[in-house]
Amino acid sequence: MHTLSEENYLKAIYRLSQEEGVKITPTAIADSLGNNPASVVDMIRKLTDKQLIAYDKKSGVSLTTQGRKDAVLIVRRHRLWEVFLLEKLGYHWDEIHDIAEELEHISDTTLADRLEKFLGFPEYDPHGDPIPQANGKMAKPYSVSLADMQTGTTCQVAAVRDTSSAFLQYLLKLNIGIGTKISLEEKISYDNSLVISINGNDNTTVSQKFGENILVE
Amino acid sequence: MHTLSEENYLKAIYRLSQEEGVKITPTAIADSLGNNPASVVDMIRKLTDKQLIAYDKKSGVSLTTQGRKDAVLIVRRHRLWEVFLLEKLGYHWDEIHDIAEELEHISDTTLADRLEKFLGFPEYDPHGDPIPQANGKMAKPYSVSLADMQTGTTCQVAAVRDTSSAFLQYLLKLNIGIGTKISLEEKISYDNSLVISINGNDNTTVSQKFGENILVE
DNA sequence: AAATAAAATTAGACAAACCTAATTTTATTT
DNA sequence: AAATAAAATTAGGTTTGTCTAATTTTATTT
Ligand SMILES: [Mn+2]
Ligand SMILES: [Mn+2]
Ligand SMILES: [Mn+2]
Ligand SMILES: [Mn+2]
Repeated sequence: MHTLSEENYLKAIYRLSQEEGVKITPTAIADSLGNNPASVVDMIRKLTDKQLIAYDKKSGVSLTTQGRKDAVLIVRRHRLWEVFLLEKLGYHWDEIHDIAEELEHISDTTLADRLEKFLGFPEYDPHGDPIPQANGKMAKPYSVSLADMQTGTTCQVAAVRDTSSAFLQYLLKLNIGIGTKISLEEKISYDNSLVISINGNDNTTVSQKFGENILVE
Repeated sequence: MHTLSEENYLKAIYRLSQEEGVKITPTAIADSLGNNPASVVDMIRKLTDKQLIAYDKKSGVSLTTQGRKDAVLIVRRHRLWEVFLLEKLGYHWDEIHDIAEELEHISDTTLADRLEKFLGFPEYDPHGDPIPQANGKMAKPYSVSLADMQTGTTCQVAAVRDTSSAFLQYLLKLNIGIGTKISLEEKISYDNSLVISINGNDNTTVSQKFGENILVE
């Protein structure tokens, strides 16, 4: 169907399209993939020819109906494989992303559907991201971050925005995972650091960046 | 570690090296991969530089210790994934080879070991080929074919030599799978066709080629 | 041993996906 | 509005892995 690179571009463009009010420019795509903008311009041409994206200098890059469909399927495969790796093979949540990054490109037509059934039709992946269904629909992604909460309230971790190993390993160390209860005790007004209590234990202080990368419900 | 192409060449060379008394020439490799001999000569140079193979005009291509090790790991992954696809995802045995052909290249260090454990340390893949263990050792491959049997004897299907969909689907139609009991009723001396009884049912006639591609015990 | 056929190799080309460096276009300051 | 900065694009290259066509080497016939 598509090459590995085409698929990675489609996925990157899809991800950027999920961020509200962001114009998808060659530089944005280049940053997101770690490529040179000149290379991105080449691929924009190729994907435009294949009618998977449209490029308008004013509004930037957008996915066509077909392009979005293909991108969502790749995301679906990625997240299903992540569930498999964590639940069936016993990996930790900081180890699965890179492997799923390869597995997502296996292109057999019924594989995702069979895997989904085998896994019991999970709605969310191990990072709390919703898994697109075969029809393209998916649960609403979580959007309220720990940093958005009011002091004195308690919430549950629903998802992580940053899926880098560095962040996920830090969370493992702090004993924070999906479902963990966090109480926001205090916001330090100087730098917006957050004083939190994890599962009712002693207080810990975390940075604003940290708080923005944890999504809660 | 290696590129997709390098891995496919290593695997092809390994497979040829399993066939007794066959000199591994550029044309043999080209035939086995569906490539042009000129391309093979390029890759022989590359793999020789990487010290994965040795090429001697007299004796042909051979794997170095490292090359064999790498090839066996790819075969290990291929066969483990085939077991997964059949046993966990419900594919039939004629559908799994091509998917495993892609999955075998996923290169995470612990993936094969975890998969093996998850599958309960299977010794043979769904086609009856032995699965190399983590230490490189594996059960002896089956080698006696149905065509080698004496008239009047009964045996059990242990493996198939040909894993093409055409052959496997024919076997599905005849209700022959691993473990099926076959009695050899008669050998037609004219063309070596075989008259067999499958699981004690009415006689069926199959070709010599057919009989040579079924391994029994 | 010549002649012929087959296999191996070299030479040169091409597509994919990247790059750097130079240039052009667009946006932001002053 | 100029000047400056940033972004986008073009031009030209590189690597990988493939190909075809031509040539050389090796093997098989006669
Ligand atoms: Mn990917
Ligand atoms: Mn994820
Ligand atoms: Mn392969
Ligand atoms: Mn097999």
